[in-house]
Amino acid sequence: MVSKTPDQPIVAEIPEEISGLRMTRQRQEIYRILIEQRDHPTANEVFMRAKDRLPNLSLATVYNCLEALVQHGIIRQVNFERESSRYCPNLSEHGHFHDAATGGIHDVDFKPGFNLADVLELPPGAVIHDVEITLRGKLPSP
Amino acid sequence: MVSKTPDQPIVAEIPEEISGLRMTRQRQEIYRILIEQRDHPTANEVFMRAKDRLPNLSLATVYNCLEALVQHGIIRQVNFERESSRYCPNLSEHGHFHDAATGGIHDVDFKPGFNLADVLELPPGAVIHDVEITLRGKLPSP
DNA sequence: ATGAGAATTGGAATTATTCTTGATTCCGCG
DNA sequence: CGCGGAATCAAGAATAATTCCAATTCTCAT
Repeated sequence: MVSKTPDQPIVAEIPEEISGLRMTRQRQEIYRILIEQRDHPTANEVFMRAKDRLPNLSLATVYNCLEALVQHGIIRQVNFERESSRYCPNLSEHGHFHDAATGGIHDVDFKPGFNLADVLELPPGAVIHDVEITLRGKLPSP
Repeated sequence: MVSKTPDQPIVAEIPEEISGLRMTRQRQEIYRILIEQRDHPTANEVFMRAKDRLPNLSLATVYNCLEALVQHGIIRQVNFERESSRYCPNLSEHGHFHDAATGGIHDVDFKPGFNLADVLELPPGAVIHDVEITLRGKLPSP
């Protein structure tokens, strides 16, 4: 009953094609890097991590691939101040907490039932397409 | 009785010095531009608006002054995606709504009693220093 | 007045990102 | 299998915002 399935379903989450996006070797690899280590790497960090497996990858391609993945809603681009963009495979709506001490970035989920209109004086009639919540602070040291 | 005061008390709100920040001509002018037209201009927009009155102002100085004002808590720097930084004299805690249609940026106040911990699953023990809430969407056209 | 420290200037340097262009790969079809 | 068009990739040049730097100018307290 399980005879046909390989014993390592590693790429289970990496489809060959998503809504018209051709999943090339580079895109797969870059996506894999993002889900493997969910630490919100920059394009350059992704580039460095990918070099092992794709020795003649170019940084421009990393940008192209990340952009393609973002456009197709497979990953999200995260910006903090004017630092380099970072990339995040967590598609659920969430915010980001930047730990001032370590520089680390942590996803912060919204509480169930979260509703913007409950906390903000929105302009009447405004339609919200996108929300970005970023926190900066410190986590307990130990 | 009014003999000694000039007839145009324009700079009423612009102190000569704030908490150790020397309010030079350039800084005053730049601050004035920000409170005069609260449309979140970029450094370059500030630069262009200031040229009338300070013909040999340099863009580097605009950046320096804006930075000084930000450091001293007199204005705030606002970043949206990776666009140029914008500057805002509204010191009360608030978010920003970007109208996709017009490109305009509008301040959005928090509702009274707003509390982050009510809406976000904050990491336990986290101390928040700063919150940034950015919305993108559309306002009713008329 | 004057001298030290701060601010301003203009231009050069930096950095992340995008653009350009030509080469390569992919994919359906004969 | 092999071709043609389309998509993708690579490499380096180009861009844009911001910062840095060195030289001048201001300011203010003495």
